[in-house]
Amino acid sequence: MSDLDPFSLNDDVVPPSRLASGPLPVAPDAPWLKGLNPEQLEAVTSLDGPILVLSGAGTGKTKVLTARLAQLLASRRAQPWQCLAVTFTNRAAREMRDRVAALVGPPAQDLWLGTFHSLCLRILRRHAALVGLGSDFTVLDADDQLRVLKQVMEAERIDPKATPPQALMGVIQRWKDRALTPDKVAGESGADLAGGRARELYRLYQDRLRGLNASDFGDLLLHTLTVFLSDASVLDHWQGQFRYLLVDEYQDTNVAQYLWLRLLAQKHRNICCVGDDDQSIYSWRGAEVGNILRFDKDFPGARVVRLESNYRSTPHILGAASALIAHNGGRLGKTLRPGLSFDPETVEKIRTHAVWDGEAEARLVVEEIEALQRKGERLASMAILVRAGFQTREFEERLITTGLPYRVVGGPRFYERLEIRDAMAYLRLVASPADGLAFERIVNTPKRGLGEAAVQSIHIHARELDISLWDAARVLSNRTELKPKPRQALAKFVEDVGRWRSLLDTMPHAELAATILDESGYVEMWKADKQPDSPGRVENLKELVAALEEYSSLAEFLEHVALVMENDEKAEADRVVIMTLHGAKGLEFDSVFLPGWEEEVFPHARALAETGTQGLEEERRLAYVGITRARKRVLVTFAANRRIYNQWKSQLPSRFVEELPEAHVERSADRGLYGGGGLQESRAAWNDPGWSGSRRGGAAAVRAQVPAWTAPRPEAGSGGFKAGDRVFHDKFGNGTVLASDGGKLEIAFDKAGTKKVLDSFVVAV
DNA sequence: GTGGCCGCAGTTTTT
DNA sequence: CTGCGGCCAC
Repeated sequence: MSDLDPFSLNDDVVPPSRLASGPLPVAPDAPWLKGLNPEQLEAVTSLDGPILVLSGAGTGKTKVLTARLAQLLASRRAQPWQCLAVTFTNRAAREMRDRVAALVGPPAQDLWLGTFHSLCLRILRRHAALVGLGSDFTVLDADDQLRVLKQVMEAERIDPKATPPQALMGVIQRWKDRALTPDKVAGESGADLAGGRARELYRLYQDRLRGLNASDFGDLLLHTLTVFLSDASVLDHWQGQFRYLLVDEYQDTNVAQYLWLRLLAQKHRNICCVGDDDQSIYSWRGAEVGNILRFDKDFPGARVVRLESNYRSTPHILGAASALIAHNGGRLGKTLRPGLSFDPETVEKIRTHAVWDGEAEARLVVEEIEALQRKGERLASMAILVRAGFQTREFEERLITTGLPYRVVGGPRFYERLEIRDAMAYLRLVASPADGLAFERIVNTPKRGLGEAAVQSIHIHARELDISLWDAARVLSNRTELKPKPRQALAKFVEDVGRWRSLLDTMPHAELAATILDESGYVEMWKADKQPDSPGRVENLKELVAALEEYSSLAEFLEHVALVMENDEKAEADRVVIMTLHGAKGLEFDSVFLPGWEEEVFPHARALAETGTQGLEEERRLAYVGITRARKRVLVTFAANRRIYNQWKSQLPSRFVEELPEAHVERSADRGLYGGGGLQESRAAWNDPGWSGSRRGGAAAVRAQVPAWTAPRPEAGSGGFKAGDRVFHDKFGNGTVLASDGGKLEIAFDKAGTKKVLDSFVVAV
């Protein structure tokens, strides 16, 4: 290989003198530079110094990221292992590595490329002692975290009703997101929990984790930061190693991640952050849009590149999305420009459509899907994007009755399922006897007569002798403290686990796992269970055993699973996709259906109630994300009535519907809704059997003559109803007002009983 | 120790 | 209305 071959990086280390003499030029016709627009090219080739790439939806972000890494490696500015590339999900990391490998080959394998958490884990393993952990510490998932916290709370006699463990856990996690160790927590929000003992409990929780030689996800970052800040030589080492940093989805970073990046970038100052403030939708889990907004303050003189050419969507989709997001304040400001050309004859405006209720909405959407399918569109090119998980139900039902295949993305992940977590606990206990959490989880699962009393005394012995629960169990099984029955059960359990452990080195690990699940009676337990989902669980356990075959050892498997808890979705058949708007970020579809655009559903009532304008703007960004997923067409729907927790509620259209600009939108409504307004129309609608009947015949959905929004919209609070007034409601008929609270009325309906409804949906009789 | 009943809450999610 | 968690009674 020639000395100039950029792909020989693996074989020869470039001597420092070489690096000092300047990077090698990269041929301008390198394959990854082909077809880039000027802004993309700038983002790819401006390798030195800080740079912020503001990359709007559909502007080729992934292409730029991978090309930049390829460019970096080819320029020989740094060895692969001197380049750090950070993503948020394992999926994104894998995709990036695959794409870089396709461009430059084997060197891609040596990049420090991964999620914040996986990279931190890798670093922290080397310095674990500095934070009081063994290098073999385990990473707890959410379930274990909560269990540990509950134990701490119980020991401290905190009333779990007054202070729900979940709430405290959330507060602790937000503290960790902000890099607050227990000693740094002061008057932070949430500190008043548990009678003001939240901080103390946080400290105890941390102590307990250390005692278990474990860390939670937040600790991976927090501990790494602590290491960096407490040992200058360690920090110096990593700062020196990482000459080039690349960060994806920068708008989603939290304070801890931000500090981590800033520390690591300090020496070489070659940091490239890619993100889009308009797609920041994770502030509720600690992400700080502020990180992206202040980039140029942290790195003075930073280059800023805007990617605004959109290669995904039609001009109407871009126009609608842009106008919507323009309602937000404090943006860095980007304008998406169509980068593709479209035939003005066939390009569709985005559509909004009002329906009577959720059922009609599902019917409409599924009819549209069928119509598209008849036109030759693939089901997999269509997505129904909902605000919250419960909204999927009505669409699933309709799709099932219609016989269209679909896939709901984002159910419980494989490794989070109960049966998988139990099975994992067995494996963990066999692999590492000291794993107390695993022990507790399965010591009496399946039931073997070891209840709380038995477990309690194991705990006590463990604490007194300062040994693990497992060792305590072994001791107790030979003594007389326990009653005969539990003692026998425990002896059997101890013997079983001991036997499995003895097989660790001889039996293939997948086979061993199968043996454990069989001999423990765990599989049998589910087989005997007559819940409808039990057979599925047995299937999952088989899958787990199969998954084990992919790894060279049990230990390797367990290590891997802690961080990479993913859905391994099966082969993609041609199915309609249903998922949440959050889940859809980063994906794209030809046709996107956006149902439930109603006040209180979307924007979600809680988002507004909890964080006001901020919450509203995040909801609006979510709407923006939803619209910009579409390549060709968007249908926004909203219902006048919706059953929520089995209570019928009158719904107002989402304010986002109105924020869509006329120029790019075509509005329609089922007959009588919003179209004509007024009492007569409403009554006619109520009596019209067409409501619940099929609207088949395609456009039999009678389009309102007037754009819906030119009709006077009933204004909340304008009714001026008072107790005793007689009113009429579309759905519930006549009734008497019992009470009035702002725009909300409590009404005793003659036939439908007492309901709370918005006054805009009743009229005086 | 286990099974049943009552009471309450009920977005978004990755690691 | 449903599901989960906690408490109480066998």
